[in-house]
Amino acid sequence: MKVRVRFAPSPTGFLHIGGARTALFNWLYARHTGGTFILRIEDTDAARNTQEAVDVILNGLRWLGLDWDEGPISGDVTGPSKGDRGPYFQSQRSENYQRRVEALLSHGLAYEHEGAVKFKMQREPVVIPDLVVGNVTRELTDREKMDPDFVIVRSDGQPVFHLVNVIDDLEMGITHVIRGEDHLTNSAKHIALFRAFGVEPPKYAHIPLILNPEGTKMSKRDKGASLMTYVEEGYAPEAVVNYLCLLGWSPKGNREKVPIQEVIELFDLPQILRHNARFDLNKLHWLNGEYIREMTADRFHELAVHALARIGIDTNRFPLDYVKAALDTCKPKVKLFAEVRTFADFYFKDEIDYATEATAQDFAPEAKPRLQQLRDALAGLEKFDADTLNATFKALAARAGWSIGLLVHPARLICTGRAVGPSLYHLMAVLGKERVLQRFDRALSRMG
RNA sequence: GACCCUAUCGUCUAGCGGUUAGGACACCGCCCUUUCACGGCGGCGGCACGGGUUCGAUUCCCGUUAGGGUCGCCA
Repeated sequence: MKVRVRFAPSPTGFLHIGGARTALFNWLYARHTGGTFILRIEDTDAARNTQEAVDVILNGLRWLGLDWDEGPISGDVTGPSKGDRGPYFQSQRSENYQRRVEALLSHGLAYEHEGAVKFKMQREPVVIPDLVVGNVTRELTDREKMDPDFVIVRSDGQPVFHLVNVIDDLEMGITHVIRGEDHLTNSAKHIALFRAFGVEPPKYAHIPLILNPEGTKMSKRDKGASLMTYVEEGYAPEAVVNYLCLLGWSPKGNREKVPIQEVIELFDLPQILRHNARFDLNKLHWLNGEYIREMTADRFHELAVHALARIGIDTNRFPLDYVKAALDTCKPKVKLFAEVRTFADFYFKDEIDYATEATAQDFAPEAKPRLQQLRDALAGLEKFDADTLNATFKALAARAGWSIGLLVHPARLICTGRAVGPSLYHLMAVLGKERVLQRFDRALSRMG
C-alpha cells in the first residue's frame, strides 16, 4: 500500500515552528517511502480563516522547500489545487461531513443533544498503536467516566475538529497520521470514530513536542515560535530544516550537518525519539554559519541583498561588481544574514558614524601623526589591492618601529566606523582608493 | 484532580548487559591572526533517585521524583 501522509494546519495567521517540524517529518516520510505528501487546510473555524492566513502556511512550507503532491496551489479556497482527492480546504467539504453524520445518526452511533450532535464513545479503554511510542492504552479520565461522549457537530451546525479530521483522513486515504504528541489522547476518539465508520484507522506516529528554552510547550508568544522569525532574522532555509531534523531524530554517526537527500534516505518513523526536545537557538545559529560558509557566492549575495533591503539599504544604487565584491568579504565572517548589516553597511553609506567606544583609543591625539603618514602612504599607491595594502601597512609599521595594531585598528575605524568587520585589507581594496582617502581625510580633520 | 508520554553533560544527541559513557552547540583556556569569524589543540560538564533481575546494569522490570501533554459546542 502506497504511503499517504498529510499536514493539516489550521490557518491561524502564522506557521508555528512545531507545525513546521510536523510538516517536515511528514514530508520526509513521504519522500523516504516514495509516498504522497498532502496538504490540507483545516479552516472549519471560519472566523479566523483568511486567504492571507493560508498564504502564510503555503509560503512557509515553500520557503522550507517542503513541496506537497496534493493540496491547494494558492490561498484561495475556491482556487485550483493539485490531486484528485480534493477539495483540500475543509470549508469546501461540508457535504461529506453531513453525509457521514447522518450515517452515524441512522446507525445509532451518534445522537442529538441540546441542538448538537454527540458521538457515542466506547466506555472501555482504547489501545492506540503508535509507531513511535508503542501501544498506548488510554484509560478514561474522571471527566470521561461521567460522560465519555463528545460533540461532533455544534448546535450551530458546524462540525468539530475530531469529526472532520477523521472523515478527511478516511476519504483522502491517509495511511499514516504523523502529528504532535499533544494529539496522543485525541487519537482514542479518532480511532473510535474510524471504527464507527467501519474502517480500520491509519497508523499513528506521535512525535515529541518542541519545548521552549524554559522547558514548556512552545506557544505563540515564545520568541522564535513563528517560522517568520527565521525568515526575517536571516536564517537559510536549509539550515532551519537541518536543525529541525536534529530535534527528535538523529542521523547517528556523530553527524550534525546532513544534506536533506541523505536525511530522506535515513529517516524512518521508529527511530524518532520519544522525548521532547528544547529549542536551542545557539545550535541553529552555528549550523546557519556552516551553511553560509559552504553556500555559493551567488546564493549568499541573493540572501544578503534581501537582508540589507529589509533594513533600508538599497544595494541597487551601486554597481553590481562593487556589491558582489563587498559581500564576498562578509561571507566567511557572518553566521546570520541579520549580521550582514554590521559587516557591510559602511560599503553603502556616504558618511559613516564612528562607534563611540573605539574612538577614544583609536582617535587619541598621539595617533594623528601616524595616521597622517599612513594616509600619505596610501595616497601614493598605484595598485590598491589587498596584498599591496598589506605590504604598505607592514612596511610603514616596520620603518617607524610601530606595532602594526597602531595602524590597523584606527584604519578599520576610519573606513568602517566599527571595531569589527571584514578583513581590513580586503575591505579597503573593495572601497577603493578614493573612498578610503576621503574617509581618512574626514577622520583626520575631526581629530583636530 | 484524572488520564497519557518522557527521563544520558546547561542544550541537542550516540549508546540498545561488560565502554576510560562518544560527538555537536554553548562556555573557559592556548595556538593561528589586521578585528571578528573560521580552523587547530586542550579543559569544564552527564547516565534523576530507590528497589529488584543478572556474575555484571546507563542499558531490562517495578516504584518514587521530576518535566511535559491531554481532559472544550478550539484546532
